[in-house]
Amino acid sequence: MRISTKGRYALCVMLDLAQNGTDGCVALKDIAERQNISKKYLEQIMALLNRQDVIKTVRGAQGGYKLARTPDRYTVAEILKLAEGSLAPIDELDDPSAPQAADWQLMYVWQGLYSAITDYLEGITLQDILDHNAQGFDYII
Amino acid sequence: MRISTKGRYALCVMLDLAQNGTDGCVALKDIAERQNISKKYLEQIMALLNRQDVIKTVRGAQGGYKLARTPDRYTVAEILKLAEGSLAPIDELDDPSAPQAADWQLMYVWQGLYSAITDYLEGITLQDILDHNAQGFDYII
DNA sequence: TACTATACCTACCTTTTTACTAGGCTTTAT
DNA sequence: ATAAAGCCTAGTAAAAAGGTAGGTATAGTA
Repeated sequence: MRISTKGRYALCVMLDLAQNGTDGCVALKDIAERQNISKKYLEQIMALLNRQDVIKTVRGAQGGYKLARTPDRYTVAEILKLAEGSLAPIDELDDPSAPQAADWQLMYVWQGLYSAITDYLEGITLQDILDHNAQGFDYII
Repeated sequence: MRISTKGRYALCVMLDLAQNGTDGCVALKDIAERQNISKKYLEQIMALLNRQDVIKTVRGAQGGYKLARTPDRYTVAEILKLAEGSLAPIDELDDPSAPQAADWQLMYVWQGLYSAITDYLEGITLQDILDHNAQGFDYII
């Protein structure tokens, strides 16, 4: 039940764009350095996000990325789903054509879990995260 | 964010024991056939469950497994956590000693997600699943 | 007592996924 | 013209997933 690093990085990048891209665009190099993530790996994640309409790019020197919408119009669910491919806890919820005997009696549990996850993640926008962090809560664990 | 087959099988086995182990014990061979799961693989999962106090075994001929408690005293969360090792969506929630820069600002999202997942799964017992299926709801998707 | 059915244990193995790295091509501001 | 950016495709090492194989230990039954 782990979120992959791809999903975590995607969300992290989007948040970085929300914070640092208010005027103009942000170079991937800077994001990679700020967040301590491999730039080359990030490139692939950007390509993923780019294929949908979530970010805009500016090519050439002084180019970079920026958000396609305001931060309040992205949910965490949308971004994670894009990066991860799916948020469903079991295959059958995405691909009903391949039922497994072992899951038969448990489908309602999996469906409920799926709802619990998506309901929560759809309830949080990038703006919510910005606001939350602005309030000075430190989540040092 | 997928539940592994190990987790799905573990829950499935526990449910099978709840249904078929009311009098005496249940042989793994029968469970494997009923649920269409490799018996050899199930052996390993039973060993996992056995190390905690969740099932009892009867060795020798006519032996098998039975639940250690009544079905209403198992939550889905407990079983899945045992099989999967953890239900946390990111490593840091289990191992706070290895913080990643990229997750810093997102910890509250991950903690909330973790809570959403465990709250849901702790709210469902094996008995709840039995009752639900007894009501004749078919979850054919 | 022998036989058989069961659980238990350890090792190995194949495939898939993850998380990158490498290197070149394209675009554009200066 | 040059340099700084993004774009694209391929390769790859390590880990995890999902098993298989084969033997040992235990106990009920004939």
